[in-house]
Amino acid sequence: MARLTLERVAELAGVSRSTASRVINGQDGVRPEIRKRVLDVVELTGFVPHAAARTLAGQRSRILGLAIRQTTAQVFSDPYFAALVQGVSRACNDRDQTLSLFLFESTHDHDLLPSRLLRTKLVDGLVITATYADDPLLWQLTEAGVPLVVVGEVSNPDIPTVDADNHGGAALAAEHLLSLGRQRIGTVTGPMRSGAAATRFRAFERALAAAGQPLQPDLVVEADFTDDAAHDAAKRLLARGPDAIFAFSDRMALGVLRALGEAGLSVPDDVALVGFDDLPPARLARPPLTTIRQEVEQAGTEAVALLLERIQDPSAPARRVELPTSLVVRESSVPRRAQEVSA
Amino acid sequence: MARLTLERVAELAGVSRSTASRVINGQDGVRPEIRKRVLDVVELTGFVPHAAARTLAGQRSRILGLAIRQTTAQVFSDPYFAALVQGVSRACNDRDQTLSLFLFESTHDHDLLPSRLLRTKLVDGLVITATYADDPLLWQLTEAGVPLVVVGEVSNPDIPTVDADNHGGAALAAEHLLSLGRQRIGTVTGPMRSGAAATRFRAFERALAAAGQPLQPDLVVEADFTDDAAHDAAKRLLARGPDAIFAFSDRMALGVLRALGEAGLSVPDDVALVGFDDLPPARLARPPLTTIRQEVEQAGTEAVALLLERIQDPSAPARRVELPTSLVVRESSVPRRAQEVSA
DNA sequence: CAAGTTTCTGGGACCGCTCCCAGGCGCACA
DNA sequence: TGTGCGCCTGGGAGCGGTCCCAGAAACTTG
Repeated sequence: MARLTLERVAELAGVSRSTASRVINGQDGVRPEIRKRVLDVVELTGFVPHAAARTLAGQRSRILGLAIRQTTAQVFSDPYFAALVQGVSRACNDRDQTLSLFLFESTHDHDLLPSRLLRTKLVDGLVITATYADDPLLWQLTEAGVPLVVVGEVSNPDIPTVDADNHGGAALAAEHLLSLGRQRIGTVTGPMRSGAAATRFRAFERALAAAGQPLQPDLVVEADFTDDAAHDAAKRLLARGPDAIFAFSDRMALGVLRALGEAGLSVPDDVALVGFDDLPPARLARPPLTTIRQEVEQAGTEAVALLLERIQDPSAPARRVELPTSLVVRESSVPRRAQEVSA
Repeated sequence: MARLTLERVAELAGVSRSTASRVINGQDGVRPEIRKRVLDVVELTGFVPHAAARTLAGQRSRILGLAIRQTTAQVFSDPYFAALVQGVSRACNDRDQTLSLFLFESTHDHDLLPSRLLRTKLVDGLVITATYADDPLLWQLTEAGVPLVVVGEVSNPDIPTVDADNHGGAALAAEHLLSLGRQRIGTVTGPMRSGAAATRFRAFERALAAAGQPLQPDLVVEADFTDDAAHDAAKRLLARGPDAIFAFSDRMALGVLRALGEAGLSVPDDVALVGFDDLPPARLARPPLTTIRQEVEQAGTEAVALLLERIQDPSAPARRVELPTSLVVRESSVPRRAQEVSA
C-alpha cells in the first residue's frame, strides 16, 4: 500500500499539491467547492501530514520543549513540578503543539540540552524552570537565539518570564503569623540564589520589620526546597525556640512538620506553620497546612502562551506575567484558643 | 551566515556529503585519516545534524513517546508517575533519544494521541501506562503498527510489558500482616479493571487463604488509586473493625492513614497499615509506612530498553519483564509490643 | 468588448539528510 | 602484466512537505 502523502491526497481530490496544502493548513484563497473536495478526501483517508517533512520545509516543528534541571534525583517528584508539567502539557494539547520533556542533571546531561534539542532544530522554543536567576545556561540559550520562557525569576530582562507574586505571598504569610500574635517568627528558606527564594525572603523580612517586629537572623535557616533538607534545617531552628515558622514551600513545610513532631512540639499550639504553594500535600498533611497558594498549573499554560508569542515575534519586548498568590488558612496556624475546633 | 549543514561540513573537510554522513553516523568503511578530518570539522564547527531532515530521510525520528492517561486531573502528581517519568527520561538521555510526553484525558484528548504523535510519524514508538488490561486503545495502537511497550499488565500477549511482581508483593504484604498476628485483615484495592490491582488482589486473597485465614469480603473496599478515594473507602472499611489494612498504593495508604487519624485510631496499635510502591511519601508519613517496594524508576528505563528493541525488530516475540518487589517494614506495622520504640 | 485587475491554481525549487549504486583505485593472484 | 575483486568514495534520487512565482480563469471597468 502506497503511503498516504499530500501528493496522494491531492491526486484523489483532483487538485495540485499546493492547493491541498493550502486547504490543510487553513489558508484562504481556495474556492469553497474545491476546499470541500479536499477536506472530504482528508476525512475519508484520515490523512495527517508528516511531521518531519513539515518541519523540514516549513522551519517550524510545532514541538515545544520543557526543560527542568534536576538538582537532586528527586526533584521531579516535587508536586510543584508535577503541576507545572500538567499545565504545560494541557496548553500544548490545546494549542496543537507537541511537548518534549527534558529533565537534565546539571553535571551530566548539561550539553545535551543545546545539542539534542536546540541545534537539531527539534524544538521551536523552550520553557525552562528550576534555574537560578543568573544561570549561565540562560545566557547561552538566549545567545543561541532560542525562543525562551522562564518560569521563575531571571535577571536578564530580555527573557520573558511567568512567575508567582512571591513578594505579595511572603508578605501575606508574615502578616498572618503576626496576626496570630506570634513573637518569635522563624523561616526555612530556599537556596538564596534562587530568585523565588530571595524575593520571598526580602518580602517576608520587610513585612515583619514594617510591623515593628524584625526578623531575627538566628531564626533564619536555609534549605534547598527538599523536605529532607528542610527537616534538618528545622531541627537547628527549633533549638532557638521559634513559635512560628514560614517554610518557602509546602514540601519543605512537610519536612519541618516532621521535625516538629520528632521534637514533641505541637502544631499550631507550640509552633504555627505556614508553607508556600498549596499543592495537594498541604491539604493532606496532619495537621493540614496553612499555605500561600500559587497557581502552578496556570503558570505552565501561561508559559506556553508566552512562548508561542515569542516564537511568532522574537523581537517583541519580553513580557513578564505575574500570577496572584493568596493565603489559605488551615489548622497548622489557627489561633491558639480556637485550636480545639476540628477540621 | 550560511547555515551549517552536512553539505557544508563535507565541503570544509574536502569530502562528499556521503562520506561525511558515514563518519557522523559512525558507520565504518571510511579511511581513518579521512574520518579524522571530518570529525575535526564537526568538532570545530559544532555541527549537529538537523533532526527533521534525518527523520524524513531516514524514517526514524529518535523520539520516543511516553503516554499517560489522566483519569483525574491529579493523576500526574502521583509520585508513581513522577518516578516513572524520571526513569524514562534518564533512559532516553542515555540512549540518545528524545522524550515526548503526552498526558491525555480519556475524554477530551483521546484522538490526539493517534493523530498528533503517531500518524505524523513523530515518534518511533510509545511507552504507555495507566491503561486498563483490555484497553481498546492498546488494540488500536497495535493494529496501527506502532511499536509499543506497556508499563503494567495487558491481556494482549503481543505487547511487550514491564511490570512489578505484583503477585509476590501482595503475598509479602499478606504474610507480613499475618506474622503480626492480625486477625481482621482488610484491604483498600485499586480499580479492579486495572491489571495491577486485580493481580494484587488475587495474590493477597490467596496468601491469606493459604494461611487458613481467608479474606473476608466485607473487609474489601475498592478505590481508584487516589488518596481521596482511599480515604473515603477506608471510612467505610473502618466501620467493620479491621485490625490491619493493605492499601494497594502508598498514595492510597496515606488516605487511609488520614481516615484512621480522624477515627481516633492509632497506627499500628489499633490498625496495622501496609502500602505499595515505597515512594518518598511512604517514608515521610507519620508514622512511616510499611510498604511493598517496587522499582518504579527502573521500570521506566526498562521500558525504554524494550521499546528500542521493539523498534529495531518489530516482529520479535514480545518480551515481558517482571521487576522484583520486596517488603519494607516501618512503623506503621511494627508488632504491638515493640510499639514504644521510637524512630 | 478590450484591457486591466483580482482571484485561484499548478509547478518547480528547495529544506537537509540517508541510502543505493556505480565507478575509481589498489592489491592479490595467476 | 593482465584480470578480478574488494574497499572507499562520490553523485543522484528520493523522503514529504512549504513557499514562491507565473499563468489561467473570472471579474472589473471605461
